[in-house]
Amino acid sequence: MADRAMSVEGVRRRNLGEVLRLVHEEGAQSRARITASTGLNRSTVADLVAALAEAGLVEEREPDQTKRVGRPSPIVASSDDVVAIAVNPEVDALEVGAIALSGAVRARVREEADRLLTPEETAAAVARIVEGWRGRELAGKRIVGLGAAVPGLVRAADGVVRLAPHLRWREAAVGELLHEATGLRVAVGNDASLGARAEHLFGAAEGHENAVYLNGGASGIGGGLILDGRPIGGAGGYAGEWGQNRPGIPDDADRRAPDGALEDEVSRARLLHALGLVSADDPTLAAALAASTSAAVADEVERQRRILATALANAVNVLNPSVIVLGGFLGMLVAADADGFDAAVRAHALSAPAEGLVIRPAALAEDRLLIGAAEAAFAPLLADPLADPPA
Amino acid sequence: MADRAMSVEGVRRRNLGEVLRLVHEEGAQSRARITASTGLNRSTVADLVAALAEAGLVEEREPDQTKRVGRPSPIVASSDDVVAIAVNPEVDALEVGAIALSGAVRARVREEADRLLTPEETAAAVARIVEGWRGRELAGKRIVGLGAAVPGLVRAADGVVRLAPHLRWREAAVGELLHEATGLRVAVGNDASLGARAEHLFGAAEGHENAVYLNGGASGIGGGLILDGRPIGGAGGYAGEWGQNRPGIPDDADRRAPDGALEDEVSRARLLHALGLVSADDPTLAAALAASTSAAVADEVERQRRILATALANAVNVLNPSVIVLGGFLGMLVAADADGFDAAVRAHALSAPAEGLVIRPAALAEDRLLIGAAEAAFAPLLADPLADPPA
DNA sequence: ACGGATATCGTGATCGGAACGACAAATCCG
DNA sequence: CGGATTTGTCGTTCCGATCACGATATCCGT
Repeated sequence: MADRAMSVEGVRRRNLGEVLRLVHEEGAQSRARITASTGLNRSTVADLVAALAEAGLVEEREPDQTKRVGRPSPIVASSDDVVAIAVNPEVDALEVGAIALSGAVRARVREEADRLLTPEETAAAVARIVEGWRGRELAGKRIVGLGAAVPGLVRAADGVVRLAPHLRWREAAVGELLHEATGLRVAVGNDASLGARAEHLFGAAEGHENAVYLNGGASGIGGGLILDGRPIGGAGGYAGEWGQNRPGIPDDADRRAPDGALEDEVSRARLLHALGLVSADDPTLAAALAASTSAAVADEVERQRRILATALANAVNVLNPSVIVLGGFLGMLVAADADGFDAAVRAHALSAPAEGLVIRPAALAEDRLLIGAAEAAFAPLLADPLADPPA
Repeated sequence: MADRAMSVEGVRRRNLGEVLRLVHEEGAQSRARITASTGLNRSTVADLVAALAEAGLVEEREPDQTKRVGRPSPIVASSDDVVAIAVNPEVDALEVGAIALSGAVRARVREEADRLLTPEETAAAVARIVEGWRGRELAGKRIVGLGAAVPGLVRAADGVVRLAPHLRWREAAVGELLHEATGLRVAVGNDASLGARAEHLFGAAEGHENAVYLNGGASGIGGGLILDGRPIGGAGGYAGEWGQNRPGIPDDADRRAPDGALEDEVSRARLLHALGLVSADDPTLAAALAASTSAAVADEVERQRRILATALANAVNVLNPSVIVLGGFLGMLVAADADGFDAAVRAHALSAPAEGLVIRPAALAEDRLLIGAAEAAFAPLLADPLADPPA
């Protein structure tokens, strides 16, 4: 019922987590700065840092050369030797990475596949890759967990993928399979939700407590939500499925699919079709869009922008975010005329919730999902750094 | 930056608040039950309860007659003598109440007005009413704060009403005015957001951590959001403005207002018009709807239900709530055929986020806004019960 | 070059709050 | 009436945060 009550030991857990989170998310910094940020006592911070260093989670370095008065404060950096495995199964490939607590990508592999992998095959492949790393790239490293970013509906609580249409996965206990294959603690999440988390921590939504993230890919539109500084999952962890929403389309002439969802109207495929392309990766698509002089293409872009702007205005009214981050082809739609798009969103939103709103393209590139997945894997460690000993 | 770090005293504050919150929200209960709910030690709970009793915030009663073995545990009840003032300015009246921590309504007054009151006049009237109560109904009571539920856009941080069209208030420092007039600590919030809070704590969304609340009134549609058990305000506290959203209207024949907002299409006024009524209060409207045999009325109800169902399905996809609570005439729209409406929402939502979803009418009657406003006023007390002494 | 000012760190004493153990009290049951 | 059960109470223990003091390192003006 109430996990909100605290014990004295709980304080230590929480403060250890807070210090670790600080150096993890905001980079190496002096003890003095940690003291200021946390509001804790100097000696307390010293003690906490010592405990984290003892556990191998952070390292203390000699102070940097500063031009400032006073005794220099040692720099605390999150460890390079503590890593999380990040997994991202895609339609045509399986991507696996090893990301250190410091943020460094220690290893990374993308295995192309000519057919869809089953959840079981995916788990086996991940286990094989991680096992290969253990003796080499990750020798001597401590692997604290595994995070998987899956394009589909994921029940975050137990890592069951309810439905991932493009992978043809259905009611797949991916979390359990990965755990059994690797022995690691596993967190599974929706790809867009984890992307939102990554953009919030290190990308375009950094520093914003209330962010809406929408990503447009070949398979549709997914999204993630950060409210009050926390990732929002909803009751089952399925939140963020903007793509299947029925969009408000003020002018019926803009409608292409009868009773269509947002991702039927605002779609990468329609853009490609207007451009006369069959398929293209994101850079190619962006270049083609920028180069196009066709009126039909311009019309299609404008049409999609109108519908997207209305959908975002609805989100602004309801959620009052301080930033909207757009990834994939949604970022391209906006880029053509960012100010015009901004104005279009504001035109359909109430003025107060739109105050101070910024709309910007996603900042993290192809690392986004791996970072988000790794963050999900790091979460238990940050919540209770000394819970599981260095094995 | 990081208010997340805790000190040892913070533990006490938090645990005191947790115990007080428990008896406030879940009613009088035995110490034993508090011990079980919080996970704290028996002696700790005894100590906390004693501190709260000392401050006059709770009272200990003789144990109830139980049929169980073992020593009976004393009942802890939140005090009747600690009250908050709740204010709800409406178009045609000013409603003020005094609600005790125990939930009891100690006093209540509704002053009809034949014209709109300015913020200054409202503050003066509230001060006059509260002053009148001080010697009588509230003699010997401790007033811990004042909460105001305003129908409009409210910046929660400082209590400035940015825009309340129906009251004709604009950029009004209502929080400041009320504080100066009464000397009380003031919290101002949007009426629907506070209604959501009330329904979450004591009404139809009780026990749900993720709730969407929509209220339909004469002035439009407002809403509130509870996610992860917490009221969601967004960056400026304006979140929840569903009424101004552009709704998805699959069949253009259903559209009545070109480029209209949700509250232009799903509207109390249109219902009244279809019924041939000029004005009516909610019970009258409900009765008229139930009694009507007109096909035109049925068509209009069905049309509004279709649009509302689509809007709610979007909310389900994006927020994955476990309950949707509908107040005002929205509740009536659903009541006609609750199962059919449920099915309509599910038809347009993804199946996973709609699992376990319940859609129900609001449970609290005319007390809803006063309770919500009082809760807002109680919030600081619950966060730190012993912060401000009994004066 | 040197001492004072400034700022930080380390250490040991102290404080505060929750947990724990032992015992007493209150109730039910046979 | 005595055993079983549950809970309150009191004293003690444990542990983390804080405070105060001295030590240390850098900067800056003379």
